[in-house]
Amino acid sequence: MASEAYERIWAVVKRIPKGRVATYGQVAHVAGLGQRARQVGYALHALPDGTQLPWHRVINAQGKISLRRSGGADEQRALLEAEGVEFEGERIRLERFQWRPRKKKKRR
DNA sequence: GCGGTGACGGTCG
DNA sequence: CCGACCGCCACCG
Repeated sequence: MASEAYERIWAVVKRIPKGRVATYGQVAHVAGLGQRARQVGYALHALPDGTQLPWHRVINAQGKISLRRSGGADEQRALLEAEGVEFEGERIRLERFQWRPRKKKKRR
């Protein structure tokens, strides 16, 4: 059993649409954790392997993949590109692919 | 119970 | 644009 906060974070991550990404801080805010982006990182790190949770759609505010463990970042990038997310070098084009939960209408 | 650490973020230089 | 510092707070030894 995980803490309620963890389940909350996971619930938010599940809401991220395919082909979109969200930052840790954004997830933290939507989950009602305030600016505690680090806890989001912990929550995702605590995920079991083979989870159906789209953890790969969560990146840091710089648009980069923060995984410490080698191999994971490469894996995550591959998953994102498979969904149509474009990278700009090591960074994702946040201005185009960042998820916007019921905020202003996305002009496109 | 204390202290170091961290899948982060924002600010400063 | 990039690196360094500090702040936040849960997890672990």
